[in-house]
Amino acid sequence: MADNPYLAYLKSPQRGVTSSTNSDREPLFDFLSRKVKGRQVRKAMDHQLNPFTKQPHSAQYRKILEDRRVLPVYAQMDPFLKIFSKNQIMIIVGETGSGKTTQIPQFVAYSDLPHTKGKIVACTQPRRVAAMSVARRVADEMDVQLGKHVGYSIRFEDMTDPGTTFLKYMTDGVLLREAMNDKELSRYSTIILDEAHERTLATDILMGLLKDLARRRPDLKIIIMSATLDALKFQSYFSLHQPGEDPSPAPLFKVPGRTYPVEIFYTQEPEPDYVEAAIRAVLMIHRVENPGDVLLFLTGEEEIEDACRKIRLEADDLIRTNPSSVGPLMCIPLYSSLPPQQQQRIFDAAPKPIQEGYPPGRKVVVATNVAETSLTIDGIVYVVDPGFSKQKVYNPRIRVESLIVSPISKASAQQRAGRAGRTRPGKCFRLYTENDFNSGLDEQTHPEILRSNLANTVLQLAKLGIKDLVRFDYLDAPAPETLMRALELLNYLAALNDEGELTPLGSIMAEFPLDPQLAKMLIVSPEFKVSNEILTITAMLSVPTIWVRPLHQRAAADQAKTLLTVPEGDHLTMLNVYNTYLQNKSNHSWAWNNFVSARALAQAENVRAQLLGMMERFKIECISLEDERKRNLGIQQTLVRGFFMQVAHREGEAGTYLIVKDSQVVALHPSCDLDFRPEWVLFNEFVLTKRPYIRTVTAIQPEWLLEFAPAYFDLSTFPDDETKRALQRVAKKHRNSTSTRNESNKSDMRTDTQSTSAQAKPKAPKKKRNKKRRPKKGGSGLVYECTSRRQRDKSVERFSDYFDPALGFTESDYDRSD
DNA sequence: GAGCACTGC
Repeated sequence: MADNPYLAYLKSPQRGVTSSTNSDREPLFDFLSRKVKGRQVRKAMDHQLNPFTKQPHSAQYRKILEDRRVLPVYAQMDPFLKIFSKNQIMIIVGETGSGKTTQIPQFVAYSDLPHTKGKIVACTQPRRVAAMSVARRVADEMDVQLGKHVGYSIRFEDMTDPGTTFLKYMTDGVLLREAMNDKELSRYSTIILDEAHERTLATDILMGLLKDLARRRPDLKIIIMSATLDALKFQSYFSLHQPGEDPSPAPLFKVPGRTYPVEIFYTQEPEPDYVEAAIRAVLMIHRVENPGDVLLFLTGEEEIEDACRKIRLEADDLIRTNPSSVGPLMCIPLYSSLPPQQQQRIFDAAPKPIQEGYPPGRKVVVATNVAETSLTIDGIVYVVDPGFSKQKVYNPRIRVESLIVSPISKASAQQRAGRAGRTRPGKCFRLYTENDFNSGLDEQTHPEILRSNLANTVLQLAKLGIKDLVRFDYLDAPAPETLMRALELLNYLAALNDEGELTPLGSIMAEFPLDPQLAKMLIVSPEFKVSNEILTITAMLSVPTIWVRPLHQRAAADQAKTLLTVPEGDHLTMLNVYNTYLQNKSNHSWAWNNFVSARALAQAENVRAQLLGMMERFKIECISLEDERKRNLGIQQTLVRGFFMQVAHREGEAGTYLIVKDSQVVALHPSCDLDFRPEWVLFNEFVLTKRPYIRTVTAIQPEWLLEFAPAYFDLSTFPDDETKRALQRVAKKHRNSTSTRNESNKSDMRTDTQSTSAQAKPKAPKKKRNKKRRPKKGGSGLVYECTSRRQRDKSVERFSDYFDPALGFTESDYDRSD
């Protein structure tokens, strides 16, 4: 640090003494960290030299600076710097177009002078594209090379230069991951959480961490930036506690937006069929409104494709019956599972008139919620908002996340309407009554933390050193059962011990960017010598579906899939698809010819490489078994090690299944390729659509359940049904043959366990284990599961303080049916 | 015999 010219300068006795020669050479001449005034910043911005590179400013810099000067936030530089100087935490509210995302971090950099302290100013974004594109823009604005002084960091891509980068845009998830290994976030001088109103899981957890960290690190400044006016909530959450005084809310800084007015129209009566009403609204706009493109919000792919078809038909009809009254209409679907090339079509220009002098054409984009936050379409003048979207909900009782079409919030409706006023004044047609808007809609969309399975989050919190997960200072606390379910799962996976503390295994699991079940499975996979294969399967399960099934080629697609299918189950089929893809990599049409998504496979390759790097870091061997039969068996057994809580048993001959321990009746999803119906199956996913289905399914042997997860498969905790009786029969047989089988197993599959799980091996359990469990052979992953009933029940009692009787949550939900 | 709103590590 001694050779840092800025630091030397700040320490020099002449500091602050004005001298024209000094300030000519040094744009930040009289700057005092965090006491900088707007006048000083503006002068530095106008300086001939770039203060960060010492190079003369380019012509492009000056041109961009002119654009920046008209941003609403630019005019507020002085008050912003004043509040920033005086406070550790502040809240900023700025509507779209205020320029807060690009300008505030730069203002902070000029005041904080992170480069003089070897620190970084961080600005988080919920989405990767935003982090990348904003960083690129800001690098241009500051006249520096992207990845040098200004950079970004997202999964798979760290575009920063350690030691040089002092302004870093990043996804909220990346910052959360950094916090796991540096709890003080010591490299940052200021952390800005942008788009906080979106309330992503990562942002919510970060807010809790930062609130706590602010007390321990008085030198850390925190800025929460939000678009909507729920700022009051942030203000009181981050209120300041001075000793002996009442808490005062964190200071609020408001920036006006820069959008055009949007006129709102409501229906007189509620619409019984919103899709039909939406189509009518679009055609009405097309017939009677001035030129300008239309954006219609619907909920999903099927609905969108259907609506597009109908709109096109009707529009063709209109132009055929009266060609001079309306122009041609172009209808474009938009949802995220569309290939990027087709998504690009939303930027196409509206069609030209069919002949000169005839009405101009119009573009209609029919989109999901992607168009609400992620993608901005220029030129939209009319928005049609039926008021619904698909939202994730989590039901902890049945441990299932599902997508439900639900009414949107007021904030969401306002966001949608705003999309009509980006380039000129617009109109928004809401297909619900004004009364419904005022009294029927929630103010804000429920934050993600209230709608998600929190297994992953709880593991991360444990890794972050949060001792009491239930009393963590959440902005919105999740339902107690949701936390219970997460704790329960992590305990069964041996990531948390019975005291709810992180085990060494859990500590490694938390490092992997995977669901806990997948992380567990991957970490123990060398014990079965199939880690190479499990790695591939894990990567394949982490990307969107690889199967492509075009509407008009369904039979061909299904036939192609049959050729890739492995009879034992979908997991092995995925492995086969990946390997076949690698073998045919030189053939660029292979994916297309075989109806699989090249994009998803490339993503899987990427994920696989990242996970392989992490396995190396934790010295988890990547190995295969030669013999195909043994290999497949090993894979199936390893799957059980992670997913023993997701097992179903066939009921009679009808072909339906019962989820073990839950007694939930399910059917195999039609996409499953098990042509025989195995008695016992393990599934990756439970989906609740028209009926309950299990998806991505593999046949297993019931003995494995008793062997690998004895705590979970303690039959005395099971409901009295056919599944229990079947397991009892298996257990009896199992006991009779245990001694001989164990011997052969040891020599067959488990020879190298010591080396692979040396780091993951937890301390030996304190209490005596039940007899039926495997003997305490060193290194066996089984020790992770060796939790006696008594121990588990004790832990449940600890958690039971947080049950809410009003929710009808009973003891039997927690398998305490003694 | 059916579907994947949207992000993120």
